[in-house]
Amino acid sequence: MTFPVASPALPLLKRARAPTPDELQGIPWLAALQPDERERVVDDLRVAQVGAGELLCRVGRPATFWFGVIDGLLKMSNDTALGVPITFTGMPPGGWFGEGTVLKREVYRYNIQALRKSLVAGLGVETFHWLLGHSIPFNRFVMQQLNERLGQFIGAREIDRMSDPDVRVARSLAALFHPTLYPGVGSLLRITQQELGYLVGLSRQRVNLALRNLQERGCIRIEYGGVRVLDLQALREYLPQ
DNA sequence: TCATTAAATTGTT
DNA sequence: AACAATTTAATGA
Repeated sequence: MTFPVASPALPLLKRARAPTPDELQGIPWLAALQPDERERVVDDLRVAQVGAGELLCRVGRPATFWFGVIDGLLKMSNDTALGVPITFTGMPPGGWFGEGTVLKREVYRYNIQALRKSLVAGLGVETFHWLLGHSIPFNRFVMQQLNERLGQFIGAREIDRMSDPDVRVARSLAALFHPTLYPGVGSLLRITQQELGYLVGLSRQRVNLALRNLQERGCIRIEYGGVRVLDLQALREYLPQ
């Protein structure tokens, strides 16, 4: 399948609604807030569904939201406005992103595209800044987030340079199972082999082979429409035989 | 709730 | 890229 054509950038406001209690439950940093802070945030939070191929934010657009993935899978591509240098990162449930640009009230530096139909939450820039000024735990969360993601991007560049497909799949998967960055993933990541191939830059067939190799080694278990991690450490350190 | 059908995903060549 | 096999989702009685 060819990837769906991107629709022109998206107003997340459209078709947005208030988050359900269940969805709030899955937002990791909410629990760290004081009741009054929490109230204001919940009031401002909006969730919206984005279709496969839709762009959430585009390089150069002014940052208006801090985004989080409730459900689904996004692709974050870090290409310069001029073009080539690319790194891809998957954005599974539980991931929040855009803080770097929202912090400085700049423009987005990434393209964020939905790999499949996804549920996304957005917190307005103003509220984001208000929180930074009021909650120390929130500041900690954001700092840790920035730090971890930096590590992710450095790792992603290394993955790009590696030639062995099995290793690339293993490392990319390990990154998606990052417990701090993507707490919503748990031990079962909902991702099709097609989507994984699109992220890693391999054909679906090759991904299928790689996954079965990884399963053979006891790192993962292949499930319909997803992958379950059995041994995250082994996945990180996977080497071809 | 169950049976049937369509759609999505996987396994294989 | 194509095809068959398998699994899930949707439909309607």
